[in-house]
Amino acid sequence: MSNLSFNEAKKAALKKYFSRMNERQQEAVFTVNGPVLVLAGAGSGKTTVIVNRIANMITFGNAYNDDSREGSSSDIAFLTDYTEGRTDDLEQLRDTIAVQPVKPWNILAITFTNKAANELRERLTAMLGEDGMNINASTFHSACVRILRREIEALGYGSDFTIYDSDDSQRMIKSVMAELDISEKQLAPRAVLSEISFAKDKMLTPDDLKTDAGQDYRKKLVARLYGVYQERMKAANALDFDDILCMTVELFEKFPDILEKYRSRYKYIMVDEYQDTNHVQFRLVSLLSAGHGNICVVGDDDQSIYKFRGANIENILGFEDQFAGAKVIRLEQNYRSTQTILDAANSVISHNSGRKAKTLWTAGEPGDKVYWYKAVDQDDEAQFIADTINTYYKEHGRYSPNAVLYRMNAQSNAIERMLVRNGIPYKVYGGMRFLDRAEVKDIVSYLCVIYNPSDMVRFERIINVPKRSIGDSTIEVIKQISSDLKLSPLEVMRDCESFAPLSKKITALRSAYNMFAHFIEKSMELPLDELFDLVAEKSGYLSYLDTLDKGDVKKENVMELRSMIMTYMNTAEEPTLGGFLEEVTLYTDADRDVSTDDRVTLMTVHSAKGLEFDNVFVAGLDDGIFPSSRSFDSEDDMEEERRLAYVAITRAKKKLYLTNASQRMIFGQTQRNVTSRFIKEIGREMIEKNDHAAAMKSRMSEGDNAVTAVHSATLQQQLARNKMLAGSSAVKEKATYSAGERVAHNIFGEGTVLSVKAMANDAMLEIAFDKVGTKKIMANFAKLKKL
DNA sequence: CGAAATGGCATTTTT
DNA sequence: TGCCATTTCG
Repeated sequence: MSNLSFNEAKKAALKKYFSRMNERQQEAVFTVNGPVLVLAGAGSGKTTVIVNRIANMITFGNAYNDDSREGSSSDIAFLTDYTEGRTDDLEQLRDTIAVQPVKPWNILAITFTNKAANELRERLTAMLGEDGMNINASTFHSACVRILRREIEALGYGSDFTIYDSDDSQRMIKSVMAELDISEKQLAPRAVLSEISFAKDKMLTPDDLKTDAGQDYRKKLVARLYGVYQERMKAANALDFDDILCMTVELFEKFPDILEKYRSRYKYIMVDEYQDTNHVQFRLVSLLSAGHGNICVVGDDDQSIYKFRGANIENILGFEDQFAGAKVIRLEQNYRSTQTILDAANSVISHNSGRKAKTLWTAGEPGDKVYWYKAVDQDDEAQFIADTINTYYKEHGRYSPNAVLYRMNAQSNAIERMLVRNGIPYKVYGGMRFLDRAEVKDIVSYLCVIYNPSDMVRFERIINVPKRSIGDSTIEVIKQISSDLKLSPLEVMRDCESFAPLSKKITALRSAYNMFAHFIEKSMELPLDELFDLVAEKSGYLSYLDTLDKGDVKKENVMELRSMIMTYMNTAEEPTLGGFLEEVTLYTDADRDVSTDDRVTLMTVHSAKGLEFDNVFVAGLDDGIFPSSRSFDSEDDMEEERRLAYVAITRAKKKLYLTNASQRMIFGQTQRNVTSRFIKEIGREMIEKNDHAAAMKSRMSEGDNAVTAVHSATLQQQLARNKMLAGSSAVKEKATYSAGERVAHNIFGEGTVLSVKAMANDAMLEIAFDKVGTKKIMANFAKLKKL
């Protein structure tokens, strides 16, 4: 009797402790043991659930569901006091109810991106302090690298292996193709890489691929390339991104004792964004959790949008079959958007068949209707977006709550230009990443060769940058000797006198070798930043940059890399060259973008996943653009496009604008598209439509009178603006600008003109503003003043 | 060997 | 249309 009330009091106290969560979320938090699938709809507080679930495991263990513990009547009294808010003694609460609390280091929480991992780590530390820091929250790749650094020697690789990114892998496959005399026209390197990647995901060896190929010439060729590629990778002691995952799986499958070690270490596994996992990742997670079965995956099948890079939606759809006895918890309450936006999202996604049905709802307001603007062309579309943002800015004084999302990066151009014309500050996300810049990769490559002289791809990249009279033919010879005699390229250079084909290049090779030998020697004693300076200077790279266009910008990037080294030295427990290089190859700079200034955000729908904005414009909703025409002949691909639309819609908190254009210029060609089926899949009652294309048409045929009031207002604006623009360029003498000139912009402030590019009736200026960085601006439309 | 010119080609992106 | 990669020329 008293035990029954103890259990009830215990549950009530726990619910009180986690009272900021709703019922469903609490259920996910309290389900500690066994397989759990949390289907977390967009904006349903997914990360909060993960963090609180871990907090619950560490603090209370399985207290909520495990009734083995007994309590005295004073315990019950305490719990009642706690539940009713008369005490908040957490210490005592824990002592009274905890059942086998989990040790932080027994938890492995896996995410996809470093950004997500960092965020998780931060929130865990904020909530749990010291314990939070002891939880292994990392990405699939970094978790696997950590394991491989300890264990990979079992597979015959050195533990100080190098990691090749996609660019490096591409160079490697190209070099292999050249070696085997296979023309890149016959077989695209990209295609070969993608097939190798596919094979690795399925854990197929080159031999497996060869067997599968049968008499298919092309497939046999790919299998052969795969084999040589893998050999060269091993010789360079390098792993590509796929290797990191599948070699970990291979290790676990071949060496049960190693697997056992990690199984008993990671007794509780959590995986975020489970809908994005591929086959190897599934296998990894299955292996690790097979013993104890404590696996909790969180995801949303409706937001699976990465099939093209290997994500297998079947992993989440089939979770209950693969993990017997799995508990499924649906989080459908949304804390982000208005009900109308959610209705629109539900309405679109309901047209998909392969899904775990979910219906998002909110306790909040119904909100405004979804606004649909049907534009004449991409400029009209962009104009509408700019106008609407300007109106918003006049009312609220801020740009940053606005985001423009599109299907392809190519769409951003028209929008950018219009925003510039209207003096609206913006930031485009997803361009060239910092670590992908040539000058940064070059310096990193120097460091890679110093760290691992067998690193052929990086060696090839920089041995003649700056020019050292070591050209392609010489490099070919070095590669040949290096692979025949199993020597590193540096060793070949050292012994160049003994190789006849190199006899003409002895001076050049010797001096390059001495340079690297010096670097390698110094790398043993110098701290990283000094090594960096030595390499940048003595390699001649910095002075080489001086000779280049935009050399100062590139130098800045190199210095930025240097500051990354400094940061690394200050944060790493034990800074090493290898450690830094790993960070550089494995960690992106997604969280470097902490621009807090007030700008409109422009990005693809893919990159918007996980983000939210008050006002969202989804541009280019034409059949053929979004959904992409490439998805027309496959129902599966179309469903993925629809999920993408669902992601786009659910980014909006307050207002959702959908736009399409009846005529659109893309890739230099004008195409006519019908309205996206996704707009049609939203019930008409949720939409406020503004058919500007039709209005323009009827104006042309019937004159201004026929246009309704709403339309005419927009039209008047448009006409007025057109007049103004026409007037300004006709009347005002066209100012000409030249590089180096100082100018002032009424929004961006003062700056220096970097370049001038003539364009139809106008000029595109690239201006380095003192405060806001470099921008591209149309000379006639920007309100520029010469200084 | 290095600089200019041509031609092909172009969802989506993380590690 | 605009970028890049490779070719082609000096």
